[in-house]
Amino acid sequence: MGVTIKDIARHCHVSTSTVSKYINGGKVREKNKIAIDEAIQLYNFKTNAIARGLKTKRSSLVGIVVPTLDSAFFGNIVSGIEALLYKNGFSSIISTFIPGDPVSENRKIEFVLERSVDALVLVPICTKRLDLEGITIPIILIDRVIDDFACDSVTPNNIEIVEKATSKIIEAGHKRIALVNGFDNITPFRDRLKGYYSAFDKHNLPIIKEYISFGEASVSEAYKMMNRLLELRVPPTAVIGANSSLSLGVLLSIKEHGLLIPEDISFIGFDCYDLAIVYRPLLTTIEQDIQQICENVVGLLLRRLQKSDSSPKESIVLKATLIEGNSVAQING
Amino acid sequence: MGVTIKDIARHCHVSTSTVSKYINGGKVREKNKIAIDEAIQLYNFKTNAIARGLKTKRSSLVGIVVPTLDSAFFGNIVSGIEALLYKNGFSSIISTFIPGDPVSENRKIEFVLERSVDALVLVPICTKRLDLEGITIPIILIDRVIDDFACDSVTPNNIEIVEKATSKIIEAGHKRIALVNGFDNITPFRDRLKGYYSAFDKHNLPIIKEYISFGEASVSEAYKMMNRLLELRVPPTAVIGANSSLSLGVLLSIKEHGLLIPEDISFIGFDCYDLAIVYRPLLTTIEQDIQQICENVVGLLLRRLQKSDSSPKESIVLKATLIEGNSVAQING
DNA sequence: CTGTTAGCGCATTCAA
DNA sequence: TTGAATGCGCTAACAG
Repeated sequence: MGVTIKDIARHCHVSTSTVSKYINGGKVREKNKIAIDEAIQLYNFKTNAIARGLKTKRSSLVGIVVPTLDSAFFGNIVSGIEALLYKNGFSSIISTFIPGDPVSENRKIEFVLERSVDALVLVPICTKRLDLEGITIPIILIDRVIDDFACDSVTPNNIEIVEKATSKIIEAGHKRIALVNGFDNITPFRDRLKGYYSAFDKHNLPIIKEYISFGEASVSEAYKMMNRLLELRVPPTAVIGANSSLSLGVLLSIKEHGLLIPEDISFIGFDCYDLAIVYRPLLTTIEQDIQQICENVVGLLLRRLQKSDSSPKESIVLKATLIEGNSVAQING
Repeated sequence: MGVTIKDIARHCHVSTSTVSKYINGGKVREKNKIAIDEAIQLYNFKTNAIARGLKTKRSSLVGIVVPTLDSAFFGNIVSGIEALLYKNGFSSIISTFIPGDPVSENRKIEFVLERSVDALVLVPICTKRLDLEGITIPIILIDRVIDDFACDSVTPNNIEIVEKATSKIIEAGHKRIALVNGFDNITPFRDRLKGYYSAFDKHNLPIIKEYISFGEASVSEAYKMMNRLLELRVPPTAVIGANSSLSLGVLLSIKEHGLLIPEDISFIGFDCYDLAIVYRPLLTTIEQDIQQICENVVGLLLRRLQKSDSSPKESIVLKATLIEGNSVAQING
């Protein structure tokens, strides 16, 4: 704390600009180079990122705004992105918000922006086009996009993968398949619904709307949704949880009702790998490759940060995987 | 981007210091107040936290350095702390490191420090006293302390709660109780081991060292440790996982061996609530109150940040809870 | 209550 | 290559 380039300049009998230049990789006379290195060690000098930022207008800070980190999914995303950014000299400012509260979400984005971050990584929930319109730094959206707003994004192939999962259940003989979904004004849930529809279409099976449930993507809401589904006069024989929290809530409800998977009800989850592998039986789930997501996000980010890059916005779609467990049973009729 | 107090000062025909004062809550003539507010709206002015930090020597940034966020436990901690800090005007810089790699851990701490953070929240793994000695900003340790280093900390009552859990298993008739533990040079694992010992002592039961396993606190290592334990000539009849990752690894191994809980083996976990409540059967686990941890950490932090506070270091010990499930069976002999 | 002045630590002209 | 001078945007003294 407190030792500046001025101190080390004085110590070496050179000017601050020489020190500054050297620190930033400039060429300096060999003698000075040695002296400066020595002084830096001696005083334990660290460049003051704040002062540097003020001057250069670049903070080497990236804002990461996500819903609460209570699911391992976002936790892994954040730590993956942070690790990659670190390798490139960036620090990560993190900010979580209350899912479903647009005010909290916007405030958190503003708050991060005030820190002069160089870029913003965002998992939007309520964020609208208008909220982001005026922002001049690069923005990368993860997991979901915003309607009518051209923005870089990294998302999974929701439609395709959910169609595949649904088809798997249909082909096991199920007709009453529940989907415990988030609100379909959020793009991934809308797309997952589309995938579900599409599977029914392809198999010429009628959609039973009663089995499609929309709600906030939280454990507790999913729990309630699934309770309602199980208490229908003719309950479903299979269920898909549309993300990790929803999957967890569904499992809770199934458990509460004393039902067995897959004997009483078949199940496919989403982004719940940790749980899937220790559950009895092994759960069939849709999983995203988090490392791949992070690499794409940071790669895109770094490209955007090169001033020269003004190429059109990219929508990177990553393939999710259907991991086979034993939670889907064959049934007749 | 780019509008400064100078712009709004000019617009209002006042000096920048008047604007600055108003922004920081100072008293200003009513007329000016209105004009400034208006101009701020008009130009969409945001105070530049970087410039402010350069001047005030306070960045309103708190560094949070934790191992990877892949367990929901740390994720929840981080998001809890972030939320509380936000309410107090602080941003959170997060940094994760590779557990078990002292170099990575130290580098990450350095990296965060270079950002001129006002305080540091740390979950140390390899960090030694020497690494932290020269740091002048407040440091709060979570989950574990560092030998011979007086530092503020918030930890659970490890000895007591593990003694309670172990006693519960002993009183159910078990004698061969495994402990899948982290390395005992890390204080929580050392203390959890003490609690385990203590329970055996109190019940006048001999410790069987064979059943105590030490390793890195990761899922995969725990999996291997438990595999070895289960392949002993006389395997344990019960097992305690000493943290969330270890618990998960233990469960995986049990599953791989086709054993049933609690029929074949009894189990008590640690910090794995999400899993515990959906597992069949309900798992008995030791749980920390994360909200309480966060409140204590941030409370202590804010006190330390008040320049006047130079009171002695505090070691806050929070009570963990033993949550009763159905994973511990009564046995004879 | 307000404006003038000065400077935080650093990076960047430009002249030497 | 080097150094003197300048200013990033803001806050803190001080004098008015």
